Amino acid sequence: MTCSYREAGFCSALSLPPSLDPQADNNWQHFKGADAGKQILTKGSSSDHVFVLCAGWAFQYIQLSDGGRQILKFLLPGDPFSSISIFEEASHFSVKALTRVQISGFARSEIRNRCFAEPDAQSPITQSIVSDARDTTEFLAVLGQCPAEQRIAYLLLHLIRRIAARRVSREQRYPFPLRQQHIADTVGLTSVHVSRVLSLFRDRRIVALSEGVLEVVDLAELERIGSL
Amino acid sequence: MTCSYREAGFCSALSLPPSLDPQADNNWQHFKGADAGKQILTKGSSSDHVFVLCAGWAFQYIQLSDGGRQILKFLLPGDPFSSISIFEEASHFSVKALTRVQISGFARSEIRNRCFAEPDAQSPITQSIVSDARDTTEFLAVLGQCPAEQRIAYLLLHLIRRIAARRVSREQRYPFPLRQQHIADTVGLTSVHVSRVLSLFRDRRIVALSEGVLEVVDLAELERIGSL
DNA sequence: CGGTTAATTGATGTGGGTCAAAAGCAGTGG
DNA sequence: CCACTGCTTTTGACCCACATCAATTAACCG
Repeated sequence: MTCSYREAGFCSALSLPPSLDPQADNNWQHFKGADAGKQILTKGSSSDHVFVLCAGWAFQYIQLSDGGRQILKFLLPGDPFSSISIFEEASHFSVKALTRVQISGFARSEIRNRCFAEPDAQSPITQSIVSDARDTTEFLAVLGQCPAEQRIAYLLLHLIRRIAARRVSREQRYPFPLRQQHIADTVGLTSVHVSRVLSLFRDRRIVALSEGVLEVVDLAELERIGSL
Repeated sequence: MTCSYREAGFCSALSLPPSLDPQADNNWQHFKGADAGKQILTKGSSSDHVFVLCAGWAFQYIQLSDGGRQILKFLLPGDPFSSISIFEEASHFSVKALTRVQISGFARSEIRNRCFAEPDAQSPITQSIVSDARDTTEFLAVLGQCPAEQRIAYLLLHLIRRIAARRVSREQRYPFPLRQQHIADTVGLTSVHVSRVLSLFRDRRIVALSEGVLEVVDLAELERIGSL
């Protein structure tokens, strides 16, 4: 079993073993797999463990009472479910698997000890908290102020950069397991309208999205559309 | 000079003197005032100080290149400009005064020492970071998924609760220095539409907003409209 | 008193939602 | 190999929540 991304992630930053072997379970570290579409974490549930995605894609979301849902963030291999989960027992969002995933869990107390052995402002956890906050507030501005094309372009750029940070892309082609419904629930549109905008992008030779692959044809134009 | 709110805020939580006396300036702590409408902090600017609002109202925002702006959060007396500013030198948003304000600044190094003398997960800063993250993600869901009435009701409820936590309200009347344009820039609508919705709320005897005072007539109904 | 800024109101326009049908595209199993 | 099923995407027709534009009123203020 391999975990092609783990070098770049949260585990290596903390010198934690990636724990991809189910036999490696012990009292402060354990391991789990889950199929695509399965809910992995439920909003409000408490755990004394902090989770890290080791393989596959997942997403944080909030379920609304009227049936809608807001996707908050997509998790890539190496990402902790949430950087602030180090501080809070109860999660303030749910998590669902987008593809088949592998998850590691670490006892929160253990992680906290490793993090705060020497309180360094430049620690990977601190960095992660800061960049999460930046991303979230910036995305707030996108949802509050930008029209459909810009929202979608922004999301694509954001994901492209995160994927590219982990894996070298060949010819601007990126693995992209999202359905249009996921894009819609992220940027606050309907899947019907997402389909229309993506068709436009394809016609205008900006990006082409199909079969789980995102192909960027005109990056400059995408950036022109998707920047704040 | 009085600072009626300060007992509830960030300073007292850290046992910091509120520094309301301009003469009290020294090398790790200083003090400033600013008039309503004045920009207090600029996105991207760096400082080795952490700022706390001592009196008055202010707001965090992001300025868009197309002229729009997204208001991220309203700051009430006792609020730090941002809880994560403890970790980052450069601010990722701007801050503007809504009323005449009083601001204290503390050397970041000093604050950090006091915070992490004993790394306690229940420290006020930790709490503040966690609740900020919760608020922001919840508001993301509101912007992404909710129609105008719900957005505005949600914002009003959110502010009411925060005001009430600091000051006892008389007959459901709250100080409320926002212009309709501020509401609009927060919830992603135009001020014209905000005016229409507020008129509806007034007609339906839910809330009445005028002359800097927010009067809640039917809290139950407001909560029915403004909850997720 | 004119000048400025904020709120209101009306008329009209439009971006994106809703509804529904069709088409593509796996699997799956006969 | 082909029908059958379920899921996703596409497309078209129509609708509506909210934006835009513009005029009016109100409040404030030097």
